[in-house]
Amino acid sequence: MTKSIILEPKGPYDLALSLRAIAGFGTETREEPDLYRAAVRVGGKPCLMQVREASRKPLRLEATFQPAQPPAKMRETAEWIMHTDLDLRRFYRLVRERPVVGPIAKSLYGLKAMRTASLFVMAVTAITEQQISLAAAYSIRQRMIERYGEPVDGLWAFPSPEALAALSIKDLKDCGLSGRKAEYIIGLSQRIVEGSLELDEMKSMSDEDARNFCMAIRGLGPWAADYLLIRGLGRADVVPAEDLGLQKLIGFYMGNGERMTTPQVREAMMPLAPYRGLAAFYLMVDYRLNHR
DNA sequence: TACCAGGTAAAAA
DNA sequence: TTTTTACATGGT
Repeated sequence: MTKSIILEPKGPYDLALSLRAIAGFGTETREEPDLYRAAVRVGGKPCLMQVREASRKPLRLEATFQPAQPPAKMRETAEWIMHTDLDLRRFYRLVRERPVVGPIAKSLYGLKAMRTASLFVMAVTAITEQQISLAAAYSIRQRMIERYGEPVDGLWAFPSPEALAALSIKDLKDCGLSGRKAEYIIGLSQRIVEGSLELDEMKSMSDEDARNFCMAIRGLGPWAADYLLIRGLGRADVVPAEDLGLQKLIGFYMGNGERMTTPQVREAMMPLAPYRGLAAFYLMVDYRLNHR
């Protein structure tokens, strides 16, 4: 069985830039200058996915899976993660004449955000990141991953819903989570395992419906819903306006430098519809690369 | 040492 | 119905 497939992304896509932009973000991924490596699950089984540029003009990406998976599964997984269906040209046309975002979009030409392999990963990640600093959340999550995930060639496949559903509150508290968050994560995992919740249903929903779907899940509020929509689903128009980091970011680029309120963020991003979330991502990357 | 950090659900008023 | 509270670790 062949273990590689070729992807043909729509429009511009600078893989090296996109890797640089997210360097140091996650644990299930590792970034080298020209190679994206991620521990993903295909059909529940952990495997290593590696993506590199196969050709320019026309741009083609090669995705390799170890162990090899059915071609249709490899394609579906890689296209989802790499966001090949997103055509940046329409976004660039929209922001070309706009102050701040226009020049930044031009300087980051070809930048895309990778998605997480599964919405479950993103949902659990969002729960861990509630209220406490990203650094604290990272170390808590890392303990959880190394205890209950699976090693994949130097990376860690995120714990499966089955693995987390079987844990006790104490198991997760011992990783550093609050009792409340432990309940959220175990409850979410159990619903997925027993089949009463299918997060992938959101893939075919409107932004609004998907947001409501999220918020109906115990442990996911408005912030987590928006966070999951933009980062997990890759919805280009979604802005987590409740997000502390984003409030500071938008205040820096489009305000007086002070942190904005939630309504202020919403208002400031309004002209960038239907690419508000993508625009915010470009600002975040510009900040990470040029102002830190 | 405090205090804040990319929130949320449940209790109390 | 609206307001207040408890919560975990890491950085400064």
